[in-house]
Amino acid sequence: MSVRVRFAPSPTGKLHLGNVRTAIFNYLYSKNKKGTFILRLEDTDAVRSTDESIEGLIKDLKWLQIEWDEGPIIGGDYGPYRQTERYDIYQNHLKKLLEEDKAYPCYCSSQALDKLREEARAKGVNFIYPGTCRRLTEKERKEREASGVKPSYRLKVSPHIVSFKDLIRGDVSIHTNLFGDFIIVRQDLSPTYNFAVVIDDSLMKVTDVLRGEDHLSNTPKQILLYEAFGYEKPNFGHFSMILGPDNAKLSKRHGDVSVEAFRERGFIPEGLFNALALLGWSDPEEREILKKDELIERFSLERVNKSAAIFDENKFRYINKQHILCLPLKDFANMIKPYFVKEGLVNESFSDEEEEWFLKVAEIVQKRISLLTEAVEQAKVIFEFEPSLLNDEIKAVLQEEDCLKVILSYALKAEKRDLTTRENYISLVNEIKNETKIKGKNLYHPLRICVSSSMSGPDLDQLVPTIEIGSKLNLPVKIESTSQRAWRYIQFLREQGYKI
RNA sequence: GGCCCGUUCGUUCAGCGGUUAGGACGCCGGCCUCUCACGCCGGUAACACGGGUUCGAGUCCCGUACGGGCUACCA
Repeated sequence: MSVRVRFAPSPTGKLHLGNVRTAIFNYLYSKNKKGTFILRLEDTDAVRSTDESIEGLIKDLKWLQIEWDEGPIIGGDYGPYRQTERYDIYQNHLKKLLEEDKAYPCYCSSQALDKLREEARAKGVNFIYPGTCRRLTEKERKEREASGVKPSYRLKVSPHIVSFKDLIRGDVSIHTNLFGDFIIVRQDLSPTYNFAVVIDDSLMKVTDVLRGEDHLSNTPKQILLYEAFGYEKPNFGHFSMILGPDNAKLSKRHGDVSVEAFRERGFIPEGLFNALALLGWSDPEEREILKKDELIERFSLERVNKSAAIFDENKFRYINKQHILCLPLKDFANMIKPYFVKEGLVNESFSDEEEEWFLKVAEIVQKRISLLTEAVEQAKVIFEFEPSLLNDEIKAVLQEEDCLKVILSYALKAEKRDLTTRENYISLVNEIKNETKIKGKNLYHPLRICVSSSMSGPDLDQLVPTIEIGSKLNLPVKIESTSQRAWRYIQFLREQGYKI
């Protein structure tokens, strides 16, 4: 039989790393098995569910390229895929259980229940519903009904141990005394989580229920429900939690851990997807940088780890960097462009020349960043030049006797040259080298300083032509050519009392 | 409190009865180089503890400790 899995988030906020990792595992598992990946919205919590969350959720999944085969927007044969649109189905199921005497109405007020709960806690024992309404006679039931009390509905649960084989954790056994007769339908006739999940998973023919460990103790309740309905049980598998640095379940307390936040921080979909997949799963050959198709091909539940994992920022950045490196230059350029537009450094729409030039900028930046948001910072040297930024390192270079000679020579020669190609730049440097007999660090350090006012940055033979081409373009912020920069540097040095 | 699950370098993932306990990130050192970065080479560092089982245990069993999850008319 073909595998069918689902990702069933409740749209009560932003999609966060823990949830999306569950989505990724489900997705990888289903695609590996050539099965079906279903998206279902568990929006029965009327108070907390919002349309905004649904939109965000869909946007995030699409961004990560986790596409669903059945679900909202695209539909499918087992819809609807929003629980709030399935209430009649739940009502029918409740009716059936009532008729078969497997469930019963409970008229106890929540206040009374709260009191019992408190008492149980005071005595240090686990609270379970005492079954008051289970033993009501038909007459008593009628009386309560007549008095206008709206009941909730509970499942009849007998005391016994429920066991199941978890796909990830192996044999798990839990005693039903842990929860007793639990509520399946609320007073307002809305289904509770466990009730709706079982009905939906059955009707949607889900074969494997794969979710977070926080649902492990719900599983016996759900098994009881499958048995009550006479439905075939799916396989269950529970992934370990993702923890924050303090060892607690990853949450808002650890900063914004939403997918949206990671997107805004400059992660690319391939990188985040890969990093998340590696949190709790490992490749048989211990490869770490994997594309989506490779992950699909290599994924298996056998290699999913049982123990919780602490989210590690460093590793995520590293993996993201590797994927940035894999990006075709054109795609990468398109990804970083918005950041430059936002800073007012380039125009929103490019001329052909600008386009070609920006590709060079992108090339310089690509191997120097881990996050897209770092692109502008790394390219700053192309756009800005500030002679007055003297640090100790630069001052030390300026003390060298030959330094000023190199700078002056460059300024003189550069203003008459076309330095828009690497070849032209190199031949000019060679000229300086031959005429002044200065070479190595003594040559390159002054050159770097007078064109970039910095001691570090991209290779000069790449940087200088890019600056030169940029200086000839009609950009929002005019780029100063390297000869202008050199002259301005000389000017500055003279003001500082250097003899040049 | 009760129940369930987990525990290998700082972090992450290998290991599925016999290994010098391996890879990756981070960190440190070196090489490359005009600097930084990239890349390459090397180093650092772990089987929570105590009992068993076994010729032999990180690997199997039982305790203890620690961590996490659940304990709702939330999902």
